[in-house]
Amino acid sequence: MNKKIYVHVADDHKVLIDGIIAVINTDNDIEVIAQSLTGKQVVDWFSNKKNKADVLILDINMPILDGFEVLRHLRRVLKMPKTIVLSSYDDINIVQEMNNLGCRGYITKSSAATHILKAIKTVHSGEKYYSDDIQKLLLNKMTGETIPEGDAPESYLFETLTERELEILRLITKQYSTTEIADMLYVTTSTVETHRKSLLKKLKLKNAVGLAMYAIKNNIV
Amino acid sequence: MNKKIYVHVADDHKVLIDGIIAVINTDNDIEVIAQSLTGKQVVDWFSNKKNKADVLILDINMPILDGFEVLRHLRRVLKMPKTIVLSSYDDINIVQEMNNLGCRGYITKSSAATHILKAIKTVHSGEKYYSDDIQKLLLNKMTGETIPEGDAPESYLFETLTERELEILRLITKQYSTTEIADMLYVTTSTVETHRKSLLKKLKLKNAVGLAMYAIKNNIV
DNA sequence: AGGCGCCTCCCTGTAAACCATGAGAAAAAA
DNA sequence: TTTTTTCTCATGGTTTACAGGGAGGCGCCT
Repeated sequence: MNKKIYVHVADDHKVLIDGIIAVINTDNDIEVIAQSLTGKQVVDWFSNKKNKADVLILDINMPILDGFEVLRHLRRVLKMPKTIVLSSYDDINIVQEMNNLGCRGYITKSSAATHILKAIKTVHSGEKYYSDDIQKLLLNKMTGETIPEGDAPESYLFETLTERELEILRLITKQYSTTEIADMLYVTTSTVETHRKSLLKKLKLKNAVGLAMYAIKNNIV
Repeated sequence: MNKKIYVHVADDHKVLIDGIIAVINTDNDIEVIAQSLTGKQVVDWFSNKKNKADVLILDINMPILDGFEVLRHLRRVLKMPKTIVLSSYDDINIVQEMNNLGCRGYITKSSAATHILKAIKTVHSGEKYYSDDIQKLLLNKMTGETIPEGDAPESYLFETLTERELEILRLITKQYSTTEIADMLYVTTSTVETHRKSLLKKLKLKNAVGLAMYAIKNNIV
């Protein structure tokens, strides 16, 4: 007798969540025990030790905290659930970034919904799962057929930014205030200010507007 | 004995389509008889006179032909199915545009999936259906109250900016402070602040960072 | 002549950004 | 294991941004 696989679904589109639940309900081995409409909800839910999920299905585009930041936080502070990223992007860089952040699977929204069931079971068993289109991307990357396209000759200063600084930079470009960012990342405003200051100093910029311009020009957002 | 309501679902995300089908399958009065991943598929399907659907559920963001163009084409050349727009935008202008193009309902992807069932039955009976958040938007439009937060800067607002506002917007993106801008333009800081305020208000942005992002995305800088 | 949009300027207040500095703890690198 | 980086937090102060009013002058249009 197998134990059920418990799943947490996070996406800012309720319609999609409901749809996924309906699909999952057709499978007796899996059960959705929680859902979130924002990244913050995800983090908060997992922060409560009473809550446990085997697998997290995570959208990238979410308000308050996006998928990247959710993973960073889960990984940093909490035990990571086995995570499947469900995204509309089929961008190799995003896939790799999410991979580095510890996700176990990646499927695009253009996949058939039944793939979700397979993905859940696969990552739950410990393996990784990537949908067909993503696998193609990975193959192309391997075989060297890389088309750099998107990435501009990034300014040299870019690399000197730490992960945390990048994270805060992204939130700044979303027009969040220091207080809001502090709340999201569960740190004090002092900390956020410190990071902001090093950003300004490192990049020799004058204010948050400069940070926003820099972020756009370097494809950070 | 009621006849079933036959539905055509169009969205570029297969996952979402599958989810909607799963939800619709819980209702015995409705059946999905076709689906499309692009706008062109929708038009092609309806072009074939053997194909008939009572209701079309239509996403706006689709490759090849988007939702707008689909409606324009269906209305011009073919008999219109009763159409429900399913979009992630909660923008009043888009709602009205779609309305003008003859759609009968509009629900956002943040609605619960069960609303789709209700929407289908409602528009099929001849009435119109709008999800709660859209109804709020319509109300606010009526009463003149501007919508708070939420929506991204839409490009059509661009033209409503005056020359002076554009000038100041450009200077803001160059990281100049209010005082500096005032000195450059030989006006007082109060004036610059006033312009800045109307920029924020007009574009529904939160702060100077938002202005910078807007400016870049709209090629003002 | 009156209405309208734009530009100008001011007030009051709160919130946030920015500046300088120091410093402990954890994580990564040597 | 030591060293260095990164992340964390704090104090205390100055400046600027943002919110929400009001208000006068000017040109344009009907």
